Amino acid sequence: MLRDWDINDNIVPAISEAELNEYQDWPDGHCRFVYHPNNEEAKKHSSGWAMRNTNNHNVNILKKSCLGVLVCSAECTLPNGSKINLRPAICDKARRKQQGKNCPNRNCSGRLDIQACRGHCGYPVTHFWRHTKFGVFFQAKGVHDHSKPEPKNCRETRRYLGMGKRKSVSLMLNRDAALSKKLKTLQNSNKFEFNYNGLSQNGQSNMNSSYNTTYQTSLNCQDMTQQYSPDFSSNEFINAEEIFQLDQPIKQYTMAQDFSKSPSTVLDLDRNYLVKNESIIPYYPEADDTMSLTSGSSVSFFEDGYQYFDSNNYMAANPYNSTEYNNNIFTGKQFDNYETKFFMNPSLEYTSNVKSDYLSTNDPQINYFSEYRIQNNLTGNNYINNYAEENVSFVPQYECAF
DNA sequence: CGATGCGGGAGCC
DNA sequence: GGCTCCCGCATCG
Ligand SMILES: [Zn+2]
Ligand SMILES: [Zn+2]
Repeated sequence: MLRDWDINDNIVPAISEAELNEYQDWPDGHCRFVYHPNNEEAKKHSSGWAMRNTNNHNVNILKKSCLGVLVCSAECTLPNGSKINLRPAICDKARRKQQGKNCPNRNCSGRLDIQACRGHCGYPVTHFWRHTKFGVFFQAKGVHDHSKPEPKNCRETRRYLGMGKRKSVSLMLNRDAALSKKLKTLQNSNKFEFNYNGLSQNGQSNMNSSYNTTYQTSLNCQDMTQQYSPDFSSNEFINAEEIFQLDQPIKQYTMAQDFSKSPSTVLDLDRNYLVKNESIIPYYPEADDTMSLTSGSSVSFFEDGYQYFDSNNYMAANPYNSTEYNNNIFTGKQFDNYETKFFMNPSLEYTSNVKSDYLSTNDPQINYFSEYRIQNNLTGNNYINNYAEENVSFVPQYECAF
């Protein structure tokens, strides 16, 4: 039996080990718990609900308020009968970027919209956290009046890799003739530079500051195959040029403008390959773009019915979609699991889980691996701050055979 | 890049 | 004073 206490008491009671509660992912309603002082979730003050820090001017008690859930403005229903309920970003800027995006349901033309939480007398539900040597005290006030957002997941790897924004280089070949020319140069020389002077823009943002920015981007490609695949022994080696080939098989893929499906993993059934594109190109702001300079649009191949599912990237990025694909609602295929380790960067290792419908007990084998170094320099003044910006991305691209 | 925590400050009752 | 919300800053992964 829990002793009586309130988070605002001058002294909260001592709690014995036996009185500690199991960590609760989705506390709802007015409730209190005391978690073990070593519980990782409790120490991080995390919750299934999207809670953001709010200033209560009390250093001893951390207060958080609910951000609600991202829903579709058209209130569409997915093929599996569920509704769109994405997780609002905690960061204000990132959340503003989410709003108005296309609904991730490819059959829907709606936009993403924040459904605010008014579960506590018209205000968002609040969580309070307080640490003592006996435990982590938690108290919630209010009943959420909205559905649960997607749970947070391990985006750390993707963020670290700078994969939050990307376009597939292969896809770019389809839609941007100018860039594809540049990339064709790449396959011959393995190194080149190009300027985006043609994309420099003058404009007036609605932040009432003029900007004039030029972009200069360099792109270097280094074949890392030997380095990353010491057991390289495939008899079906596909070289880099084939990935950039314009006429086939890339042409069969269509583009989905969908930020939530950014990593692209494509099965080419004809060639029996899994082609995984993790390429990023820098983002060039439009004249009417009032968002961050470094925000980016993303595209995906997930439109052709031959999708593969990569849990390390795709599911982690969007559990809702991964469930959709995992249940084979669109593909009707039975997936097997493979687990393969890739070195994405000399300083970083992560495991990529691949599901395929091939009945193979072998791990996918790396046929080709290259790493792109994309350097983007902005000079002049942009419309947010007057500063020059330089950023560098390392982008892996690899291909597997089963 | 975004998640998270901190704290000053404005506005409201 | 108490509370909410907004904003910028710093840290971390
Ligand atoms: Zn929709
Ligand atoms: Zn809520």
